[in-house]
Amino acid sequence: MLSRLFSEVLPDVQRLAAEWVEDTERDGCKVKEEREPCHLGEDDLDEPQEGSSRAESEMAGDDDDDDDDGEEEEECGDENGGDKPKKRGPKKRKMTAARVERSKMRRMKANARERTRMHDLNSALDNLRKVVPCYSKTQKLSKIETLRLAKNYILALGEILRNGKRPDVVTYVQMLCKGLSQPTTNLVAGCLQLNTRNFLTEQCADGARFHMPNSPFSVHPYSYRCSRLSSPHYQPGAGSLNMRAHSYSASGYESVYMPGGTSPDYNSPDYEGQHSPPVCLNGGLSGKQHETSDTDRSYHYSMHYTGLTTSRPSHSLHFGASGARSGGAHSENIPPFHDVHLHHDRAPPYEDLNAFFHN
DNA sequence: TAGGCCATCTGGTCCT
DNA sequence: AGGACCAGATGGCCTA
Repeated sequence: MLSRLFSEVLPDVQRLAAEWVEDTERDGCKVKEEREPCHLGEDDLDEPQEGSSRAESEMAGDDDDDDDDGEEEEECGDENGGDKPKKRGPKKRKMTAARVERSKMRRMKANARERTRMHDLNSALDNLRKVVPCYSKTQKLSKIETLRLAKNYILALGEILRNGKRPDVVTYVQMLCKGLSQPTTNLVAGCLQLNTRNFLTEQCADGARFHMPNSPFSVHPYSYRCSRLSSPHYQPGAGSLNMRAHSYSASGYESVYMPGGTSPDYNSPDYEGQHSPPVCLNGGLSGKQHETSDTDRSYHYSMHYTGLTTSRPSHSLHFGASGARSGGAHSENIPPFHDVHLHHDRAPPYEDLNAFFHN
């Protein structure tokens, strides 16, 4: 079983990884090319930020110049008499105008390089955001949260491969959310269609770090607003993870990114979900990113449960008989996830994970 | 207003 | 010598 899993999954994983690396490198180069001409404007050169004032004053003591003027003077080291020991090290030289100019130029070049380096780093982080669960262009994870989530994601996938069986959703979310902030935990849990309250209850049962009494989650699972994860479209009352439509049926449910109420065209060239490896199932992270309107944005983390069979069988999730809920659409007023109770004997809603084991 | 996050500048250190 | 990398400092922006 395990060997079969590896033989079937690993090539795909390797291919995805190779593609991703390729994309990353290409994107990085592209970003570089686009940025190069403008990343150090004349204004930047002539008017360094206030932060550089400190350096300017320090630069007066710059002694690494191979100046040709040969001016070497002791810097007021001995003028205090004998009460201070002589300074060791290279003697400071007077800063001529030419030296100052050259020093400034060096510093500006270094600053430009550093800016470029940080921009590249940020581009790489953006690429990383696209491949971890819960990607959104409008509600970006912070850098540190992106790294933490990526680490947990890798560990979780490794665990899955090692065990050769899929974990229950609670375990999976716990793995993903280890060490994450509460807002990010909310986000990930929401992405995985997990009832956060349920999740946190289990965590507490496990002696985890969350405290249920008076926890904001127990009342408003998604009421916490993070400055970076929030947006003008965030609606605490309705939940940031707007459940635009809920319906359950014995046949299962599915997660559908549905701007305008339609399913995504996964075969469309515009579909950007290919950046994300499996397991990401919310529309925002694996579905097409529509950001042309407020309405569209509100769907980034929306879920759609329906008993209808999707045109993409691999994206449909099937409850066992024990997980069947009688049908009937829920109104939009229902708080998010309050009616979703995932238990260990139910199939976790990360359909791509299922795909691993349904081959 | 405090706190979180970020971009940028900067000097030091290491490497090629 | 010059570039890459790093960490500290600083100020801006945003949100609770």
